[in-house]
Amino acid sequence: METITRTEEMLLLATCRLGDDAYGADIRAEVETVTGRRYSVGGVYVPLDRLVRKGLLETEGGAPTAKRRGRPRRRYRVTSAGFAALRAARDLHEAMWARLPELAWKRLGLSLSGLGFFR
Amino acid sequence: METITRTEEMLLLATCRLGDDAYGADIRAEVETVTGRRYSVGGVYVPLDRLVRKGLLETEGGAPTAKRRGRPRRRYRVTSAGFAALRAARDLHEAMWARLPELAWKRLGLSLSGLGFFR
DNA sequence: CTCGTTGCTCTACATCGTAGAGAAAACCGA
DNA sequence: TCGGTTTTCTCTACGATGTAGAGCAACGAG
Repeated sequence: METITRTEEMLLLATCRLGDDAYGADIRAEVETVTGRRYSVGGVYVPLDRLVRKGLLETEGGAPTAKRRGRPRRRYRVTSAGFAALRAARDLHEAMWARLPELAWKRLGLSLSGLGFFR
Repeated sequence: METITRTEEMLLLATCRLGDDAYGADIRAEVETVTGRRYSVGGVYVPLDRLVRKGLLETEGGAPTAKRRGRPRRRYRVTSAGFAALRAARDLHEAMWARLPELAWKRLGLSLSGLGFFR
């Protein structure tokens, strides 16, 4: 399986977290909260669409349920392939960091227990 | 600070881990080991050069010390800015994953202790 | 029916990832 | 000395991803 990028990982996680309320605008707000950075509209929807095309997300058109103004929202959901990709990204992350010698952890201002020994 | 990409993170970590033996060829071998994937020559040196230009790595030309065949090696070393970037990437990773609801962890086949609570 | 509101689609461009051809620099052997 | 061999790096090209915002579509309020 091909590794997802950091942006893709973040969007998948945001979608995952929002559950049934994973609309584009909310996903955007979520990644802005997590990162503390501003995201343009395109900076969210373009990668989201790519994730859909790759089969890591699925989406359904605007639901007519809510009584609210504005254009109907588009809902996103993580597919099982998406979960697998997330799992793979996490495993890679841990594999990378686990190889670091103790000395380097001090340079990073982190203690060894950040390694994930307790999983 | 701008977030580094996953490739950059991996190269910084590999350089970090190799310490005084962080030559391009060895870095390439290291990332191939960690990821289990093949990396072309350019797939390593191009990002490495970009990291140098950004000031996250520093490099020194081939040392004339070793008695061995072949072109002299180029040594790389993580700068303090590089360590800071690594730290930031790690913090972002943890922030992203910490927001995940418990239900999602089951879908991922991971237990909650993977969160890094014990840091 | 028109207006404000909300959220999305679309396009363009910058940056990053990926690939391998081929040159540079060293030692070896004759 | 001098080509052959080995090792590592430089360079270029192109595809994939990130980033930005203009502008439109769909809705409810009045």
